[in-house]
Amino acid sequence: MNLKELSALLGLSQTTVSRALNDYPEVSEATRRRVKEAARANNYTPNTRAKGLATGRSMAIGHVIPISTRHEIVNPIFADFIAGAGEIYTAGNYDMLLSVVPDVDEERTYRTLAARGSVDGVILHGPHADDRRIPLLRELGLPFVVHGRAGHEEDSYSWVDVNNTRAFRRATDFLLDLGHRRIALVNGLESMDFARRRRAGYEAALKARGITPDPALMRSEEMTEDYGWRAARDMLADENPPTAFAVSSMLTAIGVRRAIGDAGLEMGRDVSVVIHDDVLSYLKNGGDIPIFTAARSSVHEAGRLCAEMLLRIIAEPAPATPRHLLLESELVIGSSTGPAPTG
Amino acid sequence: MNLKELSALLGLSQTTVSRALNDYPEVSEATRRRVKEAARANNYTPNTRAKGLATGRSMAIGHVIPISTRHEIVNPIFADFIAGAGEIYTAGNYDMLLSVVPDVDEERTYRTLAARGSVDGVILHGPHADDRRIPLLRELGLPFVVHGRAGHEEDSYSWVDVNNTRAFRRATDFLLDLGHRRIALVNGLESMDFARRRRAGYEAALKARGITPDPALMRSEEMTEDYGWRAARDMLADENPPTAFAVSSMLTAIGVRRAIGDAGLEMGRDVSVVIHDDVLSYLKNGGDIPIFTAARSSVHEAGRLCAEMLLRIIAEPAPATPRHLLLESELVIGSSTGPAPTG
DNA sequence: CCGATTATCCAAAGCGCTTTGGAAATCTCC
DNA sequence: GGAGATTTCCAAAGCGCTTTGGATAATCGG
Repeated sequence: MNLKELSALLGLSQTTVSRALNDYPEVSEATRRRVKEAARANNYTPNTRAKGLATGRSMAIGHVIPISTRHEIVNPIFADFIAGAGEIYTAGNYDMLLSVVPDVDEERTYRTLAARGSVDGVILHGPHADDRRIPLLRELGLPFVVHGRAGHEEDSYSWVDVNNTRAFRRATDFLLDLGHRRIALVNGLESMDFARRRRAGYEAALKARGITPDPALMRSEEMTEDYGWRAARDMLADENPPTAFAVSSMLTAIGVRRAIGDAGLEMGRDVSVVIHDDVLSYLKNGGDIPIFTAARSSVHEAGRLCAEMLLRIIAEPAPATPRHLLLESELVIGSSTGPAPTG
Repeated sequence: MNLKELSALLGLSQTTVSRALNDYPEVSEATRRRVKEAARANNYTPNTRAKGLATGRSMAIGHVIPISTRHEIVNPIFADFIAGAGEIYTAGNYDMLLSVVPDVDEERTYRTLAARGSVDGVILHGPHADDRRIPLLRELGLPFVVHGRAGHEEDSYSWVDVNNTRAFRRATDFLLDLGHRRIALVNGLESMDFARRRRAGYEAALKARGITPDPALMRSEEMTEDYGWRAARDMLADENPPTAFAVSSMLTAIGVRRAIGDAGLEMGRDVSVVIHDDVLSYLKNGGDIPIFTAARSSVHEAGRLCAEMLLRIIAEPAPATPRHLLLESELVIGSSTGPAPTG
């Protein structure tokens, strides 16, 4: 069923039917009701492509998911982020277009997306410290929101980010307050902006207590379980092992916990662990009592907020000033932390 | 830059330019080269919507991701599956359209997808034992491939599935060979087809050795870490605890391991664990030596295969006979299994 | 060198929708 | 009752592409 058929059926012109359906005022209430009723009855929905062609809008938002060619890893937070964003798109009658591309092809993907006009805007994932995609998107004139920030010129584009620096500052402070002095940082890839900020928070906390950060206690890698295990195993085997770990993701922390167990130690008693918890739906941080003491910030919620911000930007008539949203994480105390062992 | 502008620039008609770009034979090689060169130089890419409108195809594949309203969970295998499928779509010049919807709205979503003509086909995720979406899609005339199977009429639609029954039959046999007699099943939701098959394999193995499956040793839930922990904790606290667990996912098994540790036991010595491993990119089963003994089958690969099958079906002129692909998982021996403790 | 192929290109219609610029019908008010 | 305002509807153009049905130019056999 298309517009032509529907209007023939109703004995009205396509114009009137279209206007009735799109709530234009030039049509009487009686006609509008009759048209809408017929549309529902005949299961009529306007063809997306035709509508898009006529309006010049695609009613779709693009997400480009880069596959790291070196690591072949899909970021596990991705599913929950998408779920959050997807809710907003569905509510706003937008589609979500996903492109899974090797990270080296990303630039080309954005160019094609813009040239084809297949999306009205994009969400930028996983910004690097100085991300080339940001100037590219600006050049392409494609509205976008960054999930996270790049190091420079934060004011010149729109973003939604967690206060990573403060989160790790607080987490580290918490460990310091418990008497820990040798605190390890099991960080994400420090080519990523969020990881740099977390390290900055970690180092600031140490320095504020007169402790010089020890490079032997810092790791930076893609945040897998295996990485957490290796990092913790190696550091614990050291002659001067850490008594606490600040870990960038729950998954990595599960590996850290495994290494602690393998070393015959007990988490929360012999070794403390604080983590950043993205509140992934399939990886809840325990039930009533959290397993891990954590700086908690929902990535699902971040997805919603990014999507909302982007749709708002697209709806604006003129390209207005960039929007920013800095989310604060919440520190929850679990059973993975305790006073530093004495002696 | 659009077709009109490009052809004006070249002094050719739109027809010729279009034909040159789409490799029609009615245009000379010299002209074709000239046109393609100009297209590249001017960064011309045909508008998706216009092309779709003219050809009647959308060059997009839909994935409907249901959010369980009861559990609010996104299946963690999803990211890797999508990544696999996405590779194929990108290579075949298809887009991927994602709809994240509450499971109760799924039917409506498929109807709209079909009415709007926004996709040329869909992948059906997580089929239930008797899935209503399959007849719906057939009714809508939308080409589709099921990732998994529904209980009935397997021959009447196309699917890609793992041999779940055999996988759990073998895994359970492996435990039985090690002398285990009280083997627990920590299964996924048994409203899902895959979970039913896994249970069938598990029970068949037990029965073949004259063991009656004990309902007290069987659990069925959404496969989270927390669930694994609760299930194992409860069963281990029983007066007649299991000596081994067959677990439906790695994430759940991580919870099982946690419970084993909490109970003061050691995995692989006191309690054995076999799992189904989907080879998620961010959740590798250890390095050289697998942590868990596992029936392994890559969901990333399954994504690729589903996508390939669907594109092939779409490319077919007439709706041909359904295609099927039954993948066998590989049993890998890790350090989570050992002989049943005696006495 | 001429009619018949063949190679090369083009004008225009059409995909399903929105939207501009009226026209016809109804209403308003003196 | 009729000029003007208002309501209600419509024909047709246009969005950017593909494709049908020619037209024109180049090539060929005899």
